[in-house]
Amino acid sequence: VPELPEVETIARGLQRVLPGKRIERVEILWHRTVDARSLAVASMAGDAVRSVGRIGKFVAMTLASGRTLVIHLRMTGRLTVVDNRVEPPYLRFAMRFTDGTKLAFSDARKFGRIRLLAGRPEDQLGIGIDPLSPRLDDRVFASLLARRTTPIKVWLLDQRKLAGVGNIYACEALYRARVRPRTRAGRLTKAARRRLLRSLRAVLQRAIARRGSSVDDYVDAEGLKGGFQNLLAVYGRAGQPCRRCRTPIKRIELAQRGTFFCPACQR
DNA sequence: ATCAGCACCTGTTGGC
DNA sequence: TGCCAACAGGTGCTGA
Repeated sequence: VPELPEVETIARGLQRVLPGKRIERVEILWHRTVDARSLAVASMAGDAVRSVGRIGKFVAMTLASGRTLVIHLRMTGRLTVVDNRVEPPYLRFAMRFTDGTKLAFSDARKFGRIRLLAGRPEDQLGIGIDPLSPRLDDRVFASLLARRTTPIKVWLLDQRKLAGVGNIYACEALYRARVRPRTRAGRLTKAARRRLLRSLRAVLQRAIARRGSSVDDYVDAEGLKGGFQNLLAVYGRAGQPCRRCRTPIKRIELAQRGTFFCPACQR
């Protein structure tokens, strides 16, 4: 159930153990887990892992051949490195290595997708700029928001605009910036827009430092829970007092997603 | 452009 | 205790 900080944590964990491993073969346990647009994943046999990183909410594994395997965990996807003989629950896809280990993709709800790409994945995934990218300055942020009439909370979740923000961190960033989730994206004042960009980065960076949020059962590539769930100010706290002013946190629905905010602090 | 509604799936939780 | 509906951190599609 990962957003940017959780995917970053998983990718870093995999980067520590996977580079150099040679792929023996892959196993598909749930057919639809492999995206219909993917190159044949069986062709990865004999290839090797060069590096692992993150693109938006995708884990991106670059292979020695130059191809990239991108993995989206959606709601319940998990990536772990285990002994070949281990079969984790809800296993949908596995990549066996010649050293006796395998990368296991488990996914209870079967929403997750993997896709093997040739060429630059950034050009093929259809996603926007990374919120942590230095290229995203206030000027660029302003131009992306200009004239948009969508509520800012909904806008933040649109991966074609920003890549990586999900429901938790959208709520948290808006709280920190003291901006109402329903505010039209193009109508933020200059000051509010500045605060939002800074808040977004601060929240994401702090969450990465804590290895993500385990609201329910998220674990990283090493099976460890994150620690940021204890620092959430509004997400999942409906009815509980605002940490700043004690006003009860409100829950509304925007674009069919639970949205949490403090009606007093966020104007 | 944008939104609601639904589809994809299964597990957990809260109310009765 | 048991059943059922509501809900879940995501995204993509359709039709309005």
